[in-house]
Amino acid sequence: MQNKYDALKLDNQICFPLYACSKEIVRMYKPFLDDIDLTYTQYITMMVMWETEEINVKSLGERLYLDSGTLTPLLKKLETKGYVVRNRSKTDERNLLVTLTDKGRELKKKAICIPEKMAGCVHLTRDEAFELYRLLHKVLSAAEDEKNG
Amino acid sequence: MQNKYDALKLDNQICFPLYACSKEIVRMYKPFLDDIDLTYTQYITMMVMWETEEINVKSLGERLYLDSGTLTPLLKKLETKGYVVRNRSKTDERNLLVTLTDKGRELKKKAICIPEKMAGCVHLTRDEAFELYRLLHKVLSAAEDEKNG
DNA sequence: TAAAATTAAATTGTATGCAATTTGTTTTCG
DNA sequence: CGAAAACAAATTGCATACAATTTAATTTTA
Repeated sequence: MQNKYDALKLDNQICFPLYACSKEIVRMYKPFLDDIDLTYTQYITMMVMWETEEINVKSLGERLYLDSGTLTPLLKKLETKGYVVRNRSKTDERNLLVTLTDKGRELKKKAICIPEKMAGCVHLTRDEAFELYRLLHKVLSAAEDEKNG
Repeated sequence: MQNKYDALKLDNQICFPLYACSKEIVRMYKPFLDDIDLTYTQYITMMVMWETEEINVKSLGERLYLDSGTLTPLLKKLETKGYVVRNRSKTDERNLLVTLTDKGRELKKKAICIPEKMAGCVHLTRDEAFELYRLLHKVLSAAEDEKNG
């Protein structure tokens, strides 16, 4: 680098393209998600629900990197839409169990076309997508380690 | 993939690790940014200001992928902190010029240590960081193209 | 076993982030 | 020229995000 301040240039950061890319990807999803009346955060939440059928808020938060401050209102909205129900666990009332409904399962059929449409928007080769995936997960692992000690 | 719904699994998406990674990186910046009393968004804004000294809101927004709805209150905060001043352009009053102050320039000296500290948190090799950078910019270019037609 | 510690959600407060609309200014063009 | 179109910010409304605190339930431990 030419001088000691070059490190502070936006173009020399790795954080910034990550931040920008994440937002742009979410923006590209929007028209597809509008079709099924979900926001991006609601969509990734439903993806977990489609996989697990039932999960408590804490586990859901660990999966999505979100806390109860974000999830509580979001899950109430998904409940209002009829895609999940929220009930306290019988065995441990501290836990709130989020359960997929039939209507929520139905939504999966409408959502099935979205990953394909999005893949068409991100112009990476198969190898590039895989390498990007690997690198992002490596950074995520480092972040996890740093978080846990 | 085993069945047609596998594409809807969170682990098979490229968008999700991107979204999670972005948030985790911002989280890792927080302690360093707390030291100089900036949020992440304020930090990337100041990075542009340190580079350009003066810029209007529209150009700043194009650089940061943010719109006036986000930038207007943020710039007012940075002005309150004394790091920038906001004035309408004499030649075209539609434009609001954001200008770095001496105090804003001083802040750069305190911020100089941050990129190094962050590099230590993201455990990628030089080559991996470069490849990640390249792939993110490729996705950003695709997003730009899609946006502009 | 009862107080202390831990845990899980919910709540509160602050800061984005963005779509859509409004306001004020400038440019275009009939 | 002067109305219409284009443009730049600001504003409004809604949806995250997350830190910090509170509330309620469970587990630990003295």
